[in-house]
Amino acid sequence: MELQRWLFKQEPSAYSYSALEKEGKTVWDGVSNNLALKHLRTVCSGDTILFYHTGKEKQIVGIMKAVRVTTVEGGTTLVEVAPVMRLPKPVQLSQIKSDPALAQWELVRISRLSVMPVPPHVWARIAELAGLRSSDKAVQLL
DNA sequence: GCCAACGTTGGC
DNA sequence: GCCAACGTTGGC
Repeated sequence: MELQRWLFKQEPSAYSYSALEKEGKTVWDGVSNNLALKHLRTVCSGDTILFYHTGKEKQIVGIMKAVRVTTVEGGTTLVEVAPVMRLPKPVQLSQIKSDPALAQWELVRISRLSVMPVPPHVWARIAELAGLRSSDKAVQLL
């Protein structure tokens, strides 16, 4: 299956990108919303994931990768993620909201959704705003 | 601290 | 099955 891109939200005081860097990897749990769970179950090993900090920060801070996806008894999907890189320039929610190319994205439309897909045109724009270079490993997935 | 936009619960 | 009351999330 073709690799996809996602955005996961987390309150950094609960679990931040720094915490993930320290730990090296983690299982992304605590998702209870139905639509978010539906998205989470669609994540495949190897997919690219943007890490968004909610609360005071309201910005995308880094890129992760799904390193292992397992389905346990009862149908629960466990998505294990590892850090790839911090964004050279974090992308603020305010930037995203004011960008016509991004205004229809779930991040803007459905503020409570914590797991959402990142369509290719959104990824391209975010990569641009984040100052990612085409030589960056994460961008080569384009 | 408030509130909008949801989701959940339980009585009917 | 409907809906009022309540809880939660996350931006403002």
